[in-house]
Amino acid sequence: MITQKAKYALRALTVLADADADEPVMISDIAAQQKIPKKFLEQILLDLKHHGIVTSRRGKQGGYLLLKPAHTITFGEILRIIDGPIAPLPCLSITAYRKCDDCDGEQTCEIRHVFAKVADATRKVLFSTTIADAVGPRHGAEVTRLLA
Amino acid sequence: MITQKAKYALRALTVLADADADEPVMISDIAAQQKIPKKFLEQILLDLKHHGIVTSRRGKQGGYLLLKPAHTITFGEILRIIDGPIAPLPCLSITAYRKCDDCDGEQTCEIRHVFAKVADATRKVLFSTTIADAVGPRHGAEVTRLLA
DNA sequence: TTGTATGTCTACAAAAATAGTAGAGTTACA
DNA sequence: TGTAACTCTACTATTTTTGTAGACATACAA
Repeated sequence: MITQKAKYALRALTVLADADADEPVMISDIAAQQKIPKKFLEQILLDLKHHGIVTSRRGKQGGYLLLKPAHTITFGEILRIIDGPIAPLPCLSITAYRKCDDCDGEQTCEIRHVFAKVADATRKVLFSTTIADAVGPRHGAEVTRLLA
Repeated sequence: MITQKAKYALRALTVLADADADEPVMISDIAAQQKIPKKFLEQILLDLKHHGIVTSRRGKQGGYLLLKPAHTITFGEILRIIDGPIAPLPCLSITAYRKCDDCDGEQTCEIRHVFAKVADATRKVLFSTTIADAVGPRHGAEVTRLLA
């Protein structure tokens, strides 16, 4: 299961993707529109900002904006920032590898083999799907692909 | 990430699959062989017993045995028992479906679409791989396939 | 230049999940 | 009848999740 926080992050990004590229969207608006606790969303967006996904303007007329086009932001990227490793085992993580202390010999660990397949399959989906794909039929890569 | 408990369960089952089909294996032996805390393993095996995966004999010469052939026990089946739903969202779970209270309209929820693909991909792997596949090159379905 | 609307940052806290431990009980065999 | 095994329930420490609280910084506008 992904966390509630990750779901909030993805939904918030779709709101930003849906807005005009130069029009900041206020935290309160995103929170209201997606039914996300406002103070919680603040933290999430700040985190995304620190990771270079979004940017913000302060003061009146302030708010958040995407820092790069929606079709270049993948689900996998966001999940890694918010929830941590995609891999089902620490010893299979690309970004946070850690040796399993109980299994000796990664080449021969059959459980690892199986979950390596799982990790590959989920990565394939998560890193080939973008926020643009999630924003509906009127923007982004999905449409591009359909028209191609 | 799968839990430590699930990893213990899978490892314990491979030990049983490796043993003679009529020779009970003691909890202590499994625990020692796989470096699993004994009292924790007791709970895990009991849980698997209650779910019809293994059976046991009490008293001297007692221990645990598989209740069905190793090549009929899938990884997915075990993960469901120990860790709960495979699906990354409650609204995608087959065994524990629960409506997302924030998303209105499952047909139109694009986040759901994406994670439905993830769920399908992981299920495909987890329910096509069995304990026999994990027990090494000398038993079960893997060998059968290689020889075919 | 001051008020107010916005984002920023850190700390705290309640609830749930995880990873065990403890110990009394039950059963089967010798 | 003793003892070696499994059975069951309860408890606990730690970590993660899901927030809340509040002081602070900044930008615009009157």
